Amino acid sequence: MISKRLSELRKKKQWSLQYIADQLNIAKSTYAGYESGYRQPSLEAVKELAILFGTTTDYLLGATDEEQPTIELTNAAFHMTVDGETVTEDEIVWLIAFLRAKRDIEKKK
Amino acid sequence: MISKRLSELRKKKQWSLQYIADQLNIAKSTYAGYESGYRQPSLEAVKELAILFGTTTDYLLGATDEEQPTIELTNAAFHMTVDGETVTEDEIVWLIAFLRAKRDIEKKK
DNA sequence: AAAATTGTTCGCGTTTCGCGTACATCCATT
DNA sequence: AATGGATGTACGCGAAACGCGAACAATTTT
Repeated sequence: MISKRLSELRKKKQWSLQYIADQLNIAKSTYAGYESGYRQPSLEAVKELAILFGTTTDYLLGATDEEQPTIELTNAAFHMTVDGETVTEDEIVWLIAFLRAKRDIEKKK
Repeated sequence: MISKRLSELRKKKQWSLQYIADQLNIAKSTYAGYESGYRQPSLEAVKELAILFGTTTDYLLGATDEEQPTIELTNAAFHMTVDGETVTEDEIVWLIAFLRAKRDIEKKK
């Protein structure tokens, strides 16, 4: 299960095995083992991988099929950052306005 | 981390080591090892424990120590909607660009 | 075409797992 | 107080799985 998820996520991100191995400070072959199903990552590694991929351990382990719960931005009651800086409530309002406007333009094309 | 969480949860539920061991089909001493930190459960066991305790693997592993998960948008592998419509990956790129530009302007004021 | 990067597989040494066992502790019933 | 049963703790053993480096194939870059 986890091997499939890791493989999918990495391909989506177009990351190399080496890149991920470097991030976690493990050997390339070690991470490759995770994807092939030949090895199982430690609990600590699972945690780090979830963070690296921006997903949850529940998704990696197959406890859920959702990479992330679907969030309606207009109800945003969660914490989000861009470039490490918190996205403020004001900024969210701007983002929503911007997106609505952009979608409106696309529709008229 | 996980040992602490398991111990807390079990005590809160007032379950015995034996009971949990029976549920997972493992030896009492094996589960005891998880709580003492002497052993680490397999990924499969973590999944089952999360279900048994009615919690998430993220909680057991301490991936969600914080009340609300922080999500870095530029790393987004998660699902988001605005007005009920999925925010596409392309749109996220636009949103990030927009926000960066806006922040830049604010700084210069 | 050569060089570099990426992905796959395997053997080896080491770590750590799961189990059974032994023992201490706590409670309830007598 | 004494006894029996459930509970929690610790450890040794054999087996299983880990992480690494190395070797090689496949792909991409120069």
